[in-house]
Amino acid sequence: MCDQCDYQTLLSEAGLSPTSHRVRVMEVIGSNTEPLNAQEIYETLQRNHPINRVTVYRILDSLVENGLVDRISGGRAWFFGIAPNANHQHHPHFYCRRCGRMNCLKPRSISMDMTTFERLFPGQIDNVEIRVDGICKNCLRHS
Amino acid sequence: MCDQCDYQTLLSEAGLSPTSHRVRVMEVIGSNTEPLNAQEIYETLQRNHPINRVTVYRILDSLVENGLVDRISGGRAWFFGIAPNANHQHHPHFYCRRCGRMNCLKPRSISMDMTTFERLFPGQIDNVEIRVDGICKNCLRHS
DNA sequence: GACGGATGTGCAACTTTGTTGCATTATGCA
DNA sequence: TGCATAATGCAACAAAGTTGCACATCCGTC
Repeated sequence: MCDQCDYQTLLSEAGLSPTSHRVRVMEVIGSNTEPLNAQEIYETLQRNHPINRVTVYRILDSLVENGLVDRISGGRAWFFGIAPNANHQHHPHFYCRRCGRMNCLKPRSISMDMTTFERLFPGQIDNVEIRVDGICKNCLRHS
Repeated sequence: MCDQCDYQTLLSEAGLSPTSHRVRVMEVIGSNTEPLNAQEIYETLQRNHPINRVTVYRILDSLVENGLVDRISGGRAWFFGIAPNANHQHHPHFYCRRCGRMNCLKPRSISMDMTTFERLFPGQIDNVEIRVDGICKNCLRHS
């Protein structure tokens, strides 16, 4: 997904020391065109460099906490994708309830106006998630 | 939330026999102003009429499957609310990551245009969920 | 009313997903 | 070097949901 992102720098700028585990987690997430869940990230890392499952969860937590990674809901598990930054615009997602895969939609595919809401809402707004649920074209074909 | 809905009729129309358990689950969900998670629904029912936890999950599944109830993501557990029907418009939700409560927002509080997307998207669209995450005004005050 | 299949419910055991506590290792810095 | 802090590993735990199977209840037919 991203050749322009320098994960070491991104980590440092966010105040996280760029350990090899953290950089690799960022790379796995960043080199995928679609968000992955914790299990997929863990297994991908595991193939080349042993890492503990708990460490993956903890790294993901800190990446989300520090705004480097987005935690996206879908199915029973969270998905993780690179958070909006200079190279990545915020965008909606499509979740296929058949194959359980999460797809990124184009940043402006669904237009939305939040200005009034933001002006009137009394709480603190951290994030807005638009998720389309349904059946992807692949699964449609095979049914 | 709903005094106009006749749950027995709704169930029958959806092809589900209106057993007392099913009606009660609908009542609990329908009489709340905010979506509840499975645990809350279970505990509420349990107070007056013994019911098994698994039965609650199975009833919720069939209600969602048959379009009577909406399954809304937030935190680690699903939330359940009355699905859009004659008396209930589809609406976005706000999830407070501090207290873990899900709030319903007004149906038109966030305006959105999906027409182009719907025309061009190759998969099947079942539902669109807009969820705002953040900290609710109550939790803001106590922090 | 008796039978038999289909549907609904209960119970125990299990799975998946994520978390906690604590020990061990690595890192940065005086 | 030595020490404090941060990062990682490991085992055990917890929450949320699922499965398999037994039992119960309903509904139509005889």
